[in-house]
Amino acid sequence: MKALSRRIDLGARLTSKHLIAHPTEEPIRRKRSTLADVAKLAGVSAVTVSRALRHPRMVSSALRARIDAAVSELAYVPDVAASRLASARTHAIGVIVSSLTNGVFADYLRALHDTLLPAGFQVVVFSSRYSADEEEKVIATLLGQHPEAIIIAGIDQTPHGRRLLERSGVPVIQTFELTDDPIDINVGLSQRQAGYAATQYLIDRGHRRIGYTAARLDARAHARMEGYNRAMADARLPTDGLVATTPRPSSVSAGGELIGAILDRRSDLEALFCCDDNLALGALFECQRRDIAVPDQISIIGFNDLEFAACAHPPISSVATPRYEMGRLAAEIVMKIIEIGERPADRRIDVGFTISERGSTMPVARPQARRALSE
Amino acid sequence: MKALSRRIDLGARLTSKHLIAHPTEEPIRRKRSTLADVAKLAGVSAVTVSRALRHPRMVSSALRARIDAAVSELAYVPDVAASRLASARTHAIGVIVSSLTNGVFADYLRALHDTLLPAGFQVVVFSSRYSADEEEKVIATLLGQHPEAIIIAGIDQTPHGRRLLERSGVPVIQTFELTDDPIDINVGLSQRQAGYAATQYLIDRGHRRIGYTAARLDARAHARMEGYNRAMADARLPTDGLVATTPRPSSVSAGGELIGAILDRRSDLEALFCCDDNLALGALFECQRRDIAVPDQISIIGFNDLEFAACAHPPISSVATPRYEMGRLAAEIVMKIIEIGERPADRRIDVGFTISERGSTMPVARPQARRALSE
DNA sequence: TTGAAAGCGGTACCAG
DNA sequence: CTGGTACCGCTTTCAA
Repeated sequence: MKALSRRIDLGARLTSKHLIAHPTEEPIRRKRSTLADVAKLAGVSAVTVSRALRHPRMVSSALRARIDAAVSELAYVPDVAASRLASARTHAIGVIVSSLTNGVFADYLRALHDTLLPAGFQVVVFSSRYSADEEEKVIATLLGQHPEAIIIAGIDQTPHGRRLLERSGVPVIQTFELTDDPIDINVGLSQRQAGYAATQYLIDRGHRRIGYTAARLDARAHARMEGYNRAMADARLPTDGLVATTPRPSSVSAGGELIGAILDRRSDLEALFCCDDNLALGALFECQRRDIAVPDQISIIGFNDLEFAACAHPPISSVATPRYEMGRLAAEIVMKIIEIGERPADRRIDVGFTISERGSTMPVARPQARRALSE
Repeated sequence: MKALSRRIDLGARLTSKHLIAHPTEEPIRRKRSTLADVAKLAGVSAVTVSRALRHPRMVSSALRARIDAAVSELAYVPDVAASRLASARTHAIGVIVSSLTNGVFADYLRALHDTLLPAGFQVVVFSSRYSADEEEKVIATLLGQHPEAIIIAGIDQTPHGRRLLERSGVPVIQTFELTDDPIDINVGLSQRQAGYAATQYLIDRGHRRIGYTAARLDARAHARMEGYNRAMADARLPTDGLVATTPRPSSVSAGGELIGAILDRRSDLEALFCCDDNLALGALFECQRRDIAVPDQISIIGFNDLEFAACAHPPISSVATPRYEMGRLAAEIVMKIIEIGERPADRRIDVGFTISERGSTMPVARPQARRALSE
């Protein structure tokens, strides 16, 4: 994997001198202006300023102009803490994801922002960084901010985390996975079924020696692997030496290493199901490096159908999950509950998945009969 | 770009019935427990509970045990709003980035979390979603939360946004780019110089017909393009028909389309500088699709040196920016200022950049003499 | 070691 | 339409 790579240093380099201490002359820290300051400057009472800001139409335009000028003059920004305390409303929707930077959450977060921001809600995003421990802390932190609802990725919170959420008194939407026992409302898909379907798809294409690679075995990756194991068992196919996993986070390079590990044991590998598209891309590159033709010698299918899958060469087949839809749906449910008090008919909503079939599993040479896909 | 792709529907599909309204039976909304509730249950005063939570050693272990039990029993979570109001400390560091999901911010955000969380700070991340307007709003939202410092990506805030930051009274670190006129402290690198260096590097390798592609021309992309234009002009090389940009967000598919657009005009393209690695990857795939050998026919260099660049086939050369370092440095500066009142000697810190030279610009066949690289 | 009282900066509820 | 007055939940004095 360590490709020939030379580094050329350019520009200024970081040196320790940058951190030479230098006592602050004066902790000037001009106190932030408050409602009272604005009121004084505008020559009105604090209440009036508050109203001018929240319900502008309840204040005469003359005063409103003076107040706006004062606000601008002082660069006044209302203190949410005080506001929250006085009004009991925060307009904040808490969002917890496993990672801020995994491409899987990109569309989902975009959907949440797209849907909630225009409605006047604030989206407060936290990352559990794939750690149950950190998730628990983050839940507590988030609750301390009194969000009006919580949208959390995954169904496997710690018992304590779950209790905090249950007792929070606000709507909680668990997403991405499906569970029989949701905290409150559940919008997701069966990762296990999806893993099963991907494997079955490869089996249906006539493959027998099908491998599986996964990185950082979080609950969802585990579920997909269960699906793989189940599909292989149902088809009475052995999996010896065909599975490679790593506790490291998923990455393109890991994808190359994992398929490499399998190939070193099983040079007769026919097809590979990768737990996510980064691994699939890495696997594709590794095959190119080893001069193994994809899909003619090895078929590859990924998971999530990230943007790059469709434009790789060959394009990579993948299990597509409706992440934007899922986010939008979660956001809409939340808003309905908060604003109208209406809850969805079902506490558990299956958003399903599809398989995007592309060149990495479709040899041009030998088109094959297809069967219906189902578990 | 539209590769052959067939979709296979599986699993439950989303239908409108999921959103059938269903009035809430009882807005139970059990009121959240407060410090007073805990105090009552533990049979002590509120102050004591507060102390037991903040400074456990100031409270007898007997009471502490009773209080902990009550806290747990009630699933009590302190209200940060009240806490902030009473204590004037939030332990929150505000972070604004252009996008939560662009890989460029991954290492940077990780560094911020890695450095700030262990020190007891809370990292509050907002995204401006590449919009000056939204950035301005987000700055106001963030200030309302009274962060103890602000770390913001980019140097091109709106005048009003800038004023808000200046008046906030807290340390502000602008990152990623370098400016002569920082709001407070600036930790970054010259994107223009980096763009110049990447272009110069290609020129030094003997290329003349060098193209440039960029998506979503934010300020940083612009700066890189300036660098490209300048380097080409300095070398007296024409750029007609060699530049392709799109206002769409960057993506792998855009990378393919952009190089395609250039190739359609200039089939004699020799080398390509891509504004980021996604574009570079897309360009590489497009070349493979068109049976153009990289680097023998076309050299490609990307920007940022994201993880996948090194493991592509061939590995993609890229301008490496020290994003983790930059994040760590910004976080350390912030903590020093907040906790010791020490400010860095320089208000402007250049973290530099390097060029990771790899296979996509190094034909095995014709190694070349190299010159020192500099603007 | 524990408790009582006084706000922090807004907003809701009344009165004027 | 405008202003006075509680009070949100917690922490920081200061006393006991």
